[in-house]
Amino acid sequence: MTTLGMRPTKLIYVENDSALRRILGQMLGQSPELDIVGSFGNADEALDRALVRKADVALIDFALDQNGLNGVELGIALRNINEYIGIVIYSQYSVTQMVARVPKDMRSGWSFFDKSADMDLDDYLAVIKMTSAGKGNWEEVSAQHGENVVSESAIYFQLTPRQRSIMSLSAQGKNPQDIAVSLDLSYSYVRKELSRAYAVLLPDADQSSDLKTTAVLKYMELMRMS
Amino acid sequence: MTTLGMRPTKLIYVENDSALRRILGQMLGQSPELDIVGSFGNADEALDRALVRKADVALIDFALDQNGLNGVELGIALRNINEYIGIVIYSQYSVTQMVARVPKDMRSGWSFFDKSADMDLDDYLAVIKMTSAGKGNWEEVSAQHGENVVSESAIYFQLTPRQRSIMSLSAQGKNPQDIAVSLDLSYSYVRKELSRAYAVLLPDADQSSDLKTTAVLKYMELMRMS
DNA sequence: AAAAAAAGAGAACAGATGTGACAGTCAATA
DNA sequence: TATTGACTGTCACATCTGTTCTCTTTTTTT
Repeated sequence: MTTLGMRPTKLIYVENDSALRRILGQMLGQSPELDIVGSFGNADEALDRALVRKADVALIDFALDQNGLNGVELGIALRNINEYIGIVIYSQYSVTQMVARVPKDMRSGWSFFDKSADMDLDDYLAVIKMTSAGKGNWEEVSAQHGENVVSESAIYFQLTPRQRSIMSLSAQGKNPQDIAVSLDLSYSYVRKELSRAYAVLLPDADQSSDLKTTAVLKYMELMRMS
Repeated sequence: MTTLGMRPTKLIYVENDSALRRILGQMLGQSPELDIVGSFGNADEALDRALVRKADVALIDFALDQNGLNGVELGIALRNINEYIGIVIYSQYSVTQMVARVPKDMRSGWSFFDKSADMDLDDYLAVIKMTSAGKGNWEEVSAQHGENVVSESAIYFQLTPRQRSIMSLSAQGKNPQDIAVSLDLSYSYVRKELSRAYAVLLPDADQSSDLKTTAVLKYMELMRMS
């Protein structure tokens, strides 16, 4: 039941799990309404300016490479290249927390949903089509946010991007001096950001715990690194 | 082909992975030559003095509960209860390193083998029977030890039991003060032992790394905690 | 354009950490 | 028997951390 006379929606797909990328990519590609113009495993590859400018919508996994951009950050970067591109983010994390990370002037044409939610292929297609037409589900998701208990995974989104890169290096066993050099920041600033990150990761730490180790373990748990 | 007139060998089996314990336990139990008189998930349960005194041999997984005895330590404890009991240790770790941990006056009647080695049920039975008869494979395993490159997992055995308990608590995010209280040691001694453990775990750490975090990560890797 | 909010730097301070020097204990060994 | 070697333990010192305060510079919002 193809819609004659309508050109297919041009989709860029970014997912770092290669198995899922192949399977879901294949399924989406079968739809005559979609034309997958790019399929990538990380943010850097996806930032192909020419390609991004002619795409209608991007479907992005939130959890991309540890040390690169996350899905929301990539979405923002894509928007800066093509201000009309629709952005669909899906994730294992609770999605309600991500919404706040999108700049206010950029929020239309964004959609979010949980990987775990039981969506079938038609639902994927519907969300993609709607978003490419500029109709995101931002308002709905944001509305759910209201009275929600702040979930564990929300902690991740309370960390600023800076804090995340600093924690990431810290979780690799680098000391603050080295982190400062790596990120071209001052030593004192790194220590202060670490301190703030600890406060976010461990809102109710007791005195008997070693802040640094506990925070690194918590961060790794959030990252599912281990 | 049962051997009439010979009583079955009385086996105590200690394995903390309950799935493996059930399966292997079942298979071993089918042999008429074996009588499984006890099957336990941790060291504490296995230390039943009456039972240990009437057993002929114990089959023990090296990696038991994090905070309790390991397999070799449990074997030693069993021997102190019953000086004739045979001890068979199996492990995912390279087994050659464990041998040195058995006190010299206690080394006959000990056998060691890798879980990964492709042994079939008859091999298990043979090792168990030999060991219960006082003939361990200690000498053979020890001989392999000679020119061996010291493997990664060997690092674990270079840590003293004290250092292991201290590192275990440290890897749970406890600070030195708290560890000192938990183990009833002085604060300064705990810090000294941490320092010595770092030297073992990270023989060639550079200055740009955070010793504590790196050591904890290494220890967790050795423990397969994650 | 003004106001408000982040991002970043620096200094300072109490407390925690890592390590070298040194000494005691205890079992194995020559 | 004396000696070695592996653990266990203490102390002192230099360095590192976690925080708080203050100030400057960008960004964002109004």
